[in-house]
Amino acid sequence: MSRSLSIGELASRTQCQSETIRYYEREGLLPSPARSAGNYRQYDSAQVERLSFIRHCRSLDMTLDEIRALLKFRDAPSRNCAEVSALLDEHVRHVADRITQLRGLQRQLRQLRGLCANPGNTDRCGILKEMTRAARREGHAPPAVGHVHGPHRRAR
Amino acid sequence: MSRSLSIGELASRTQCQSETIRYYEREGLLPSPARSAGNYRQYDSAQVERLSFIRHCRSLDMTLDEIRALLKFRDAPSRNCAEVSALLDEHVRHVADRITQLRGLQRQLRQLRGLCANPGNTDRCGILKEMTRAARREGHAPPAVGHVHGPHRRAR
DNA sequence: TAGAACCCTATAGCTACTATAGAGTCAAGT
DNA sequence: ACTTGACTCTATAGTAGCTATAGGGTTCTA
Repeated sequence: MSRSLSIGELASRTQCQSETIRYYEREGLLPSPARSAGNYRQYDSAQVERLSFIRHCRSLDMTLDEIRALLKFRDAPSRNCAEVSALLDEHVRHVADRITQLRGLQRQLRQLRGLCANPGNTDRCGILKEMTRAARREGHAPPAVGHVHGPHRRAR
Repeated sequence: MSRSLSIGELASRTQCQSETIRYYEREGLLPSPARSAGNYRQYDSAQVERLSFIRHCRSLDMTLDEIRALLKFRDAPSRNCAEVSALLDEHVRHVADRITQLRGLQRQLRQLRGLCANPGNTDRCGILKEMTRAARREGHAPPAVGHVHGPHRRAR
């Protein structure tokens, strides 16, 4: 019999914060664990594995909804796994779309950057000028179409 | 003298919603405009241009903070524009990082997908098996490092 | 028995919006 | 003059996936 783990121990074993674990519990990705006499959460090795699985999926940039779906398949081993493949296929497609989009962006940005080789006053700045001109030209598309995030995220 | 625009007219000219315009105003990207007798916002052509500029920046996936910075340069034409170039350089770097990251992801995902050619029961699913194994192996890195978003976004 | 280190819940914050509720305003038609 | 509909106003809550805080309780060690 292996001793049960506190939330902090589970956290350090899975490289994620206690807060995140409690969040996953609220979100239904992890079951509510047993509690100690002092109301502390007690985890076992099954939960270590489940959380590791979740974190691995997150490291593959899956959404919690996608992960929820995968967990359902894991929890019902007799179901047909074609849907697992389908889910993965779609995720691959999302990622591919995003790459395409970012490459286009990159091209535009580098072009824009090329307009300022010798920095002077902002009133003669080629970059600002061109952005203003481009803005006037366009009926600019919305920032990012569909199911795809921008390139910014704060550090953790 | 050109007639002033209502928020709805500004919205349709710039391809963005009235709500978004009010949001930009709250965020200090757009100045509080004049008001009519009935307390309606009244915009002029300078605001059309300013908002177009903002939307163009957003279509280049800049954050509102980055845009705020650019607007400050636009508003102070005598300042040196080296910082504009620097800002753009950093943005280009963010995008490049994100592309690299997504390519790695794509490789992993396709590999995983290859494990299920003939779908059967989930208890023999090569994908789920491998994800479980991989999760056990790793001290999985956090979902996305630094300043970078995942590939998912809901449609507008 | 004190203090440090952990745990608990509840709540607010982050980005860049979007969507609602509930009220007021305006122009056109009758 | 009055109604109808389209517009506008403010304020508030919701989205994803956490992170951070406040204000308490618990457990371990000295």
